Amino acid sequence: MNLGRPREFDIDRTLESATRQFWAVGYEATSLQDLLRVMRLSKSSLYQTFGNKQQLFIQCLDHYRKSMVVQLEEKLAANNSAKGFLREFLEDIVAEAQQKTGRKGCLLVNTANELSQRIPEVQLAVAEGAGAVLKVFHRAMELAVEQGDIASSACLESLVNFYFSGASGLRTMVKAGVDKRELEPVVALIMDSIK
Amino acid sequence: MNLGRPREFDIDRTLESATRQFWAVGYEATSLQDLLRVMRLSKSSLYQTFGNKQQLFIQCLDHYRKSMVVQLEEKLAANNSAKGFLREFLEDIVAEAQQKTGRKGCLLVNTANELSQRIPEVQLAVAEGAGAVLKVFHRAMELAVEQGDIASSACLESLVNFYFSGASGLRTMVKAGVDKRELEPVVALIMDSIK
DNA sequence: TGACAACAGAACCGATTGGTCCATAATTCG
DNA sequence: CGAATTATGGACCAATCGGTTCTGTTGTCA
Repeated sequence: MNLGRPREFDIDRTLESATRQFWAVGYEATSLQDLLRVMRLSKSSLYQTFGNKQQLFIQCLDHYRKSMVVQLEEKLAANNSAKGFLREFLEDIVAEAQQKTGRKGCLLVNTANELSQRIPEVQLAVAEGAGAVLKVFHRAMELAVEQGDIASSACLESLVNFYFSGASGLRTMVKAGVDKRELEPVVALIMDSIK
Repeated sequence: MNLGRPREFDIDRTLESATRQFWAVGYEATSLQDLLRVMRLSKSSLYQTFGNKQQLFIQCLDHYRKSMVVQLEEKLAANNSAKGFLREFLEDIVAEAQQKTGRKGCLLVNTANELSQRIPEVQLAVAEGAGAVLKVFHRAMELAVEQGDIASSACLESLVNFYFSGASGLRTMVKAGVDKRELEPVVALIMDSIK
């Protein structure tokens, strides 16, 4: 098996480059030439390996989801307070508001807003991504219950949706240019509502 | 004064048509030809009247902001409970989740996510729009304080940002395809946090 | 060595992109 | 009427869009 000339590039690395590009400017505003530049691939290699622009984008969404879940799980494991982990995630979002340039937000949130309504395959990938992230947050909340930071009587499903909604809202406000100082009390209000 | 041939079309009406188009598919995915079709204008008329695509888009954002503020103020005036008005606004957002197609969301939120980071003029218009809407919500909360539905000790600035963030978050979740039944408890949690 | 596979690169495609320009038609004012 | 001013539609523009196809070349394994 494994005949022929072996692939010279690392699929995951090129996928990551493409993801960064889509992440920064969105799907529509990213051209084929942009992708070829950042991925350092010839056009024929790109199409042979990834299909077309849309299929590549879906693969980027999947790649993003996986790496985000891994990253979240690491942070959750490293934090001895699950509720602290949840708070830190929101604070990281707000911290982006300080950057003058390149506030990319979250690729899944961006995509949900840009084109999940127009392309069914994209909507599916976004839904899967949101589901995977929600699952991590759900587990964090279960831990928080064990740690006594959330009442055991609370409906975690609703709470996790509420939290996710708050996080997404913060992302939009950061992108809209709202100042960090205005956002910090919002984080406090969200966290106060989780109990 | 008032020399020359009079304009044959209504600026506000064509602006509204363009707004609907941008609203439905976003800035990048809207082509000049799309605009000419829905506005029923010749290319020269469009460029003479509105400048170029980007300037037209800014004018659409302003138009959208104005009509949204008017609409919100009407609803607020028609409702004898300010807090009820705030709840209804969230419920309207969630109601969109039932539609199988054409969940357009809010043009300002969509734009904040799509390209407010890349085009400074757009960021400005988005910030103005958000500010105008926030002002209406702020007034609604002042009324709610008078009506005894919000504690007079509450910090309304933070509360209004929290509310706005929740609304934006709901919008992205609707776009991501989350079911209405999952979103209704989120509305309840947001409203319960406003007190 | 020969079969197989991935490679780069260029040529090519029709369609579309946002944008400019101009001749002409329509209207108002002196 | 005639001059000034504006609107309008269409011709035209270079550039780019996403995508296909072809020609070799390079490398791996049996």
